[in-house]
Amino acid sequence: MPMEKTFDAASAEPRIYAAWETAGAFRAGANASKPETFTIMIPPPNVTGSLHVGHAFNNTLQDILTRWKRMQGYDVLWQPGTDHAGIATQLVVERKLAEKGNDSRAEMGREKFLKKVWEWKAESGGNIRNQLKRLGASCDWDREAFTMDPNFHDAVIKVFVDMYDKGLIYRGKRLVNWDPHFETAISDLEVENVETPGHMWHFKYPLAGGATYTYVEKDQDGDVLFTEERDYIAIATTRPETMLGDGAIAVHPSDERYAAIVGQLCEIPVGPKEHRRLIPIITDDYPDPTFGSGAVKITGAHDFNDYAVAQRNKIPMYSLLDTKGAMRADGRPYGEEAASAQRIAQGAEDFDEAKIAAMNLVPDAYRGLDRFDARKAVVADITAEGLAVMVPVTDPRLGKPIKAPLAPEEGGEARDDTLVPLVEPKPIMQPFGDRSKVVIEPMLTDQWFVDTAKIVGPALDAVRNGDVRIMPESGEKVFYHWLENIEPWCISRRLWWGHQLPVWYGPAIADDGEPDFGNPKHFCGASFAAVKNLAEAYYSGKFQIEELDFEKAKAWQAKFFESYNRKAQSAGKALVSDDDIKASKLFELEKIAGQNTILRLGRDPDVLDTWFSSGLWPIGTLGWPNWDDSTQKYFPTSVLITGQDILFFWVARMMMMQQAVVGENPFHTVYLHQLVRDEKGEKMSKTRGNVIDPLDIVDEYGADALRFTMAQMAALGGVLKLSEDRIKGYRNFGTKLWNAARFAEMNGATHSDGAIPTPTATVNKWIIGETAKVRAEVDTALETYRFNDAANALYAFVWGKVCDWYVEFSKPLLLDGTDTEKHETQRTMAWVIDQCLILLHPIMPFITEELWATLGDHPKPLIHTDWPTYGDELVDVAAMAEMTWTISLIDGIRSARAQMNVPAGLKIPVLMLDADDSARTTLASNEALVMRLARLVSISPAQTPPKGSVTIPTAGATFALPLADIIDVAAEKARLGKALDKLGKEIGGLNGRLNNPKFAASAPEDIVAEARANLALRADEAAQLTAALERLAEID
RNA sequence: GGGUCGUUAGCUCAGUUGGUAGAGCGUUUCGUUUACACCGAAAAUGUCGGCGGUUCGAGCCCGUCACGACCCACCA
Repeated sequence: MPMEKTFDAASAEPRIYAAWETAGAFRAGANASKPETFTIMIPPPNVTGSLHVGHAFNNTLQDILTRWKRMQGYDVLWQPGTDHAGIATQLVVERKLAEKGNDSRAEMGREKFLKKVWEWKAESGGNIRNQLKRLGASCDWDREAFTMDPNFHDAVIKVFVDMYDKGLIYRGKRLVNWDPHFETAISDLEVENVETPGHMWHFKYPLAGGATYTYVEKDQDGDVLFTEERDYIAIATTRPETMLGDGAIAVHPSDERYAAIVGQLCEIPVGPKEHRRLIPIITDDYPDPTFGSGAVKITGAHDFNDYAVAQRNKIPMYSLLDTKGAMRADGRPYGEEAASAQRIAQGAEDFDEAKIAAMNLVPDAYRGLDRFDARKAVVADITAEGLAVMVPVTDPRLGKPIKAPLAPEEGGEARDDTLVPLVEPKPIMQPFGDRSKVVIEPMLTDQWFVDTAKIVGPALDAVRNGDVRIMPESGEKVFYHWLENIEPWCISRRLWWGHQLPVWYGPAIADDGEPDFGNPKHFCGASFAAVKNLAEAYYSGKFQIEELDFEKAKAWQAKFFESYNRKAQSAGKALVSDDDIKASKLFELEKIAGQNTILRLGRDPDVLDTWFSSGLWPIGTLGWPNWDDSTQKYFPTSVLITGQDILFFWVARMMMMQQAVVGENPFHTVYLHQLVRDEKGEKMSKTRGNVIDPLDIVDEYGADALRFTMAQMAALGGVLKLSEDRIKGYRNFGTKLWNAARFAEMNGATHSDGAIPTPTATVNKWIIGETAKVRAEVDTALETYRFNDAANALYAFVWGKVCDWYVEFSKPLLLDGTDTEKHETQRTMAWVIDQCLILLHPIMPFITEELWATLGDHPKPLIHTDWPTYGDELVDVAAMAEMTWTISLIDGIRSARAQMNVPAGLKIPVLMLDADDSARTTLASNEALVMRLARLVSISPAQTPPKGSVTIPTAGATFALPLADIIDVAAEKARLGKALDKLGKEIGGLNGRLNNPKFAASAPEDIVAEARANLALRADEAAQLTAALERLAEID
């Protein structure tokens, strides 16, 4: 049965993939013939996600390398798996619960909610795997990993504990983006900044003790605008309600206006007068003297910039809001709190961060107010007290005047200098929760951190000294820039889905092993040595700390608190009661409390940042810390292929973490690619509606077409614009290959035994040499991650060499040749087509595997066929030169025919003039090819061409088409003239260079020789054309 | 504002140590010659963003300007 005219990807691809899987073709070590390993870790997609073009691109590149190395006989592992993706997955499940009208997460409780998430994971977790299979990804699915697999979890916990023990992880306060609607911290990525109309108020902070200074305002030229005595410093703010938490006023050190009062105290003009706090005026580089009044209130707990200033200058940070975004209502009465704060600020009381954080400096009148209501109240109160900055109603900063002056006829005083409070209308970039749509609040909370400064060194060194190479190189600069300025890494997330922190809170344990509630502290899992002395049995094992034995715990806590309460009583301290337990919100052991027992010990409810666990992806998937030779041999991995966007999130952290844990770099090369865009270069997004679903492409054009397109676009550093026309073009390329194979099959050119043929015919020698050249090109390209070079080289070879020329050249030999010619051509063609399949397989695995099976009884499937190593030894220089000449002759005749409008169907004679020996013998051995492809009836030698012929110059001979009846002499003259012009320019340039003595003196010899040779060729050609022109002139 | 990258044919992009510019698509003309119309043959198109410098020679190196993209920080 003859082959179909096209490859039916839709039906063949699933069949072929299934056959590979059944044969275990993707397993680690499959087809390995040498001990060297080659490992790629898949960047784990979100477990509940689905495949988008970025994945398709990323995984195509990985699969190309994987298949290539596997064919080369390396011990290959492509490790697949998925990431639990804390935030994304939790949000998806919450949304689904809401849609179905289920209880909310809070109503459901942690345990039940997590069960739901696991159910969702079971339901949708396989999607992306199946989608990757449609692409042809040859991952070792038997080893598929998940970042919350039990063994992976153990590894994550162990790393946390070890790093805590080494002092690399600590707990501290930090400002986070807080969503008052969901009452949770959210990541920067979940914050949308939207420009919103807002206001900026200007208020006076009176100087302490009625102090005054001379305020001088100058213009840009330094000329004095005005001078006045002031007993206050003016500040501008968009958030008046946070004034209650101010810790200082900052001015720029160079700001002369305030130089006199730096170091003095001023009063926050809000709240009951008898308890107003005094705060210092300090200098910092942050304030911009040209903006607002030049003085900035520093509210460390409620603004990210202020936070940095407060940290630098040791300014206390007072939290004013509760988790819902309302003014705090807890704590002692305002008067006591304010007094205590004042004592701390003046050094009369210890600077105790915990105490400061607990302090509630919201005046009683504002407590419980929503933040926006509180803002109105604060503004009204300050204004009423006369502490707003007043300006004439015509002040340009006011935008529209707030109060229009009454006109005289209206009975008012039409005075332009009517004073009103200065409230500038001002657009502000306001952060909103992308899901809740409420204004995000910076909140000071307890978080866990990795002290990145301590572990960043080896990662930086690895790139600096070349142990890890980042491609493209620009990635290295970005890498340095970030790592050299690295911030502590906040690794705790107020989520439930993820690796819960292995941290319990409880009383401190004194040296004598007795509890000390005076200074409660947290315990990290493995640091429980002290705790363990008190209750050996409390934890069943170092890494199974989640599995609390409640019976033993109960026994322990009874003893523990008996001891504590005894001590507390004698010290006159309060005893621990059941109420204490409930108030502490330490839920882990509340069930025990419910049994009327007490244990003041609870687990931190937060989970680890997803990147903390995915940062351990390389060792975690390979079974660390319990890995053995069968897995450890794949570490360090070979190359990481990932998107540029997660260089910091993931790549850098993997490097730091692997170094911190096992002291090695996780890979030696990082290949960063761009995001895939649509054909206009815009980011694909659902709202834009320009999303291309890779599976739709696979359905329509086949996976191979998509893969080839991806490879072809994968130039280092470029932007990737995906267009359907392009994909279609490469689908056509597959069809072209298919039909070349079909031709071979129809002509008995199949069943190559793999041995390199040793033919006698020039065309056959030539194509073998071309094959050897492209093999080398492909290898070089893949070795240097130039996927586009590999794809383009193969495209040019298969279409431009094999199909356009070799198949055509083979026809006379196959159809009219001698038996010997026919057989050697069949053998050669069978071999060449096989080589095409082998070399194309990494990029187009399906169609090549299908053809491989169609064209012979190969001992192994293509996926496991040996990658060739032949090279220049197969290049026959003489055959190359001969075919190059022949092709240029055919091109010349075809071109002349077309330009002279010779009908394509008309076969014409050709005359050969002035031929040298080389041209004559070359023509003789390829005459049949030329006649067929140039559509000639004859090629005969001649002394002089007949009048009115078309001239074709070649090296070593001039050819002429005697077409006196057909050709247009003027057109031929024009054609020759144009060619001569072009040659003239080239010759001029070459002469210019060669005649320049400095060129000969400084250019390398081969360049000079090449220029000389070129000049000779061009001159010869020009001479032929000139002669032809002269002959044409005779006609007139 | 800080950083990174880009500007090459109508479009999308290659162009690896400086040696005198290419591909695909599109366009135009011709064509069904027994692998393929998802095809074949032929053709046209570039002061390589501007200016200056280094060099015998610059798309490539240096400086500068313009425009654009992206990342980070965003103005109390």
